[in-house]
Amino acid sequence: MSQLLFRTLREAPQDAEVESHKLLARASYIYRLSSGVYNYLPLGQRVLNKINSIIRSKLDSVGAQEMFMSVLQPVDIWDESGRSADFGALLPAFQLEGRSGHYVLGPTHEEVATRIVSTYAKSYKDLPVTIYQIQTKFRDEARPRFGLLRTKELIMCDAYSFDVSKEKMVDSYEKLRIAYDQIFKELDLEVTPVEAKSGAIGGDVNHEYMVPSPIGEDTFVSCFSCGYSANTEIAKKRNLSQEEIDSINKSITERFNTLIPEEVLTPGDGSIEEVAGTLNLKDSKESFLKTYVLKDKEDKTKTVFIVVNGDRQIKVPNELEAFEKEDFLNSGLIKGFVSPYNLDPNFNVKVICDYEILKVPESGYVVGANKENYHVTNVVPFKDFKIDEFADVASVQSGDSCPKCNSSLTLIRSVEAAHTFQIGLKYSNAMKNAEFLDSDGGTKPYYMGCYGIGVSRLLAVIAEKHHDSDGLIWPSAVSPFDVVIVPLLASKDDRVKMTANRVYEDLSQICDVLFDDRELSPGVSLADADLIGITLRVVISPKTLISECAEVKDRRTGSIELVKLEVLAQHLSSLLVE
RNA sequence: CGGGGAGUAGCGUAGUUUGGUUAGCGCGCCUGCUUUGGGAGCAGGAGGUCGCGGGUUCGAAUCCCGCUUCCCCGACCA
Repeated sequence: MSQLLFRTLREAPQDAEVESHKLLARASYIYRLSSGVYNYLPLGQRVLNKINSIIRSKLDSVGAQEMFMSVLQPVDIWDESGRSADFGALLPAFQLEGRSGHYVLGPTHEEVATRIVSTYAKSYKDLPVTIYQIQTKFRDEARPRFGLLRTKELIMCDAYSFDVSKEKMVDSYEKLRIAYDQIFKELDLEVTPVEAKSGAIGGDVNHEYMVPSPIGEDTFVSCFSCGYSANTEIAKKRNLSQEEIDSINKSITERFNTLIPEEVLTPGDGSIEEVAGTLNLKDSKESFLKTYVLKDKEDKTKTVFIVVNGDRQIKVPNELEAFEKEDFLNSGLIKGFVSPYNLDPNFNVKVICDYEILKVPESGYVVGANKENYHVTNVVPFKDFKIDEFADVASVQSGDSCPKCNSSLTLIRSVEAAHTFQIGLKYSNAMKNAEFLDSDGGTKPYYMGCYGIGVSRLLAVIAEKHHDSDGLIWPSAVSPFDVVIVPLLASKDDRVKMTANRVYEDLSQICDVLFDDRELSPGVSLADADLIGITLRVVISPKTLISECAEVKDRRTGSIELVKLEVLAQHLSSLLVE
């Protein structure tokens, strides 16, 4: 330990905000070189190695083959797959000085993997094949966050499966799912696979592996009764049938027939925040209706309003895109004050409303007046404006109804630890030669799957889940060492010194041992051991030697017991397999 | 990219409003002695272009201008 490159800090560096970051920095696991760029010190590297070996053994066990792809990638292959545009600024291409080619630092490796497999697996007899690697990825994140949680450089394990058909692709996906479950189980992390957005990777079916945590950047909905779970970005709510809508229509029209809409002065930019402030309704944003103005991507003259409650986000349907400044000018709509109320009847627009707006508040809704600096209160759907269509266009909130079983949904904040995709043909169709000869002699494209685990992020997630006020508490599977030996008063007591040395030699035969040979005062040694968080701590001191014992502390439970030296090794082994 | 905050020794900080000795303190580090089961005591010591550049001034950590880095909120985020 006197030779280990580390130094514990009593105080966390000022730039560390979340607990995992503070502890990993205080205990010398990681070193920040610049924003979003971390270096792994010897202790951190040991944990990474443990995580990696778990991942390797589980992926190998389902037949995946490890390889190592290049960080440097020619931008051509990104043009070939058509993803240069999808990634945009996250993928900054550059030129090497004095050379002509353009390169990127790989943020992910679908293109490279496809290129390689399409070179070597040309026959259906070569399939299925799944390759993976553990490697550093580069992404120019606009805002790195929370220590290791969101970084510009990250270590990732990415796997790619290639199959002859959609069915086989699903089989491969299943296999990897099983491997993933085992990996997270061994890492002592409770993950929930949730339906998610496939984003720039592509494909249809995909799952994020979520670890619930208050520092998470994602939120997913979960139904405790049927198990439905999905990222809020794509989570569905229960849709109402036409009969239900009709009956609600009837009842609200009756219920609110005396309510008269009233124009109110709301100067400003028309944002919900501001208008709610003016009308003193800050705590009831749900009594506003927000109208988003969109146009059809194909036919840009088609205008669509999407209306949702003021406290919800909109889910933009794929075929639509937002109005821009000049669209507002051309249409005569006033940004910030648009609504379906009091529209020019000749104005051609399709009004799509979210189902949730049918839960009309007592005094109706506040909506834009289609007039600068004015809103309208007491507005009731159906009665006061026409609706062309209902759809699930608003974000989900806690308490909404489950789309599968109708019970109540719960929102859970979480960290995305892994993401798997059934990509299908996206890359094999786009890229040259990404095909094989089938048994019938025909040429077919590969059905692909893609699977990523954020390894460096896991370091933070595990630390976040496993710590107490004294420091880190590593699950034994990833602890940088299995055991730390802390001799107390060794400088004064030769017997302690000799015994500790002997115990160190003995234990080294059966597990990874860290030996605190620093001869510091007892408080420091003990506090450091707790902070670093090695699963088991063995203290040898004059006191314990009186009874020929060592003191064993299990950092996970906090339990402390005296164990006879002659059975120490055996005792520790049994604790480690737990 | 928009908004907010911050850069003083390895880490944490005082001093900046109101310019004025040699920039102070705690932790850590080095030497020596004493101590020793939960971050020891005494004595001595090393370590700073006060983020960078310019300006104002007899004099700048402190005032002014520009730049830069880092953190937080948001936008974005395979």
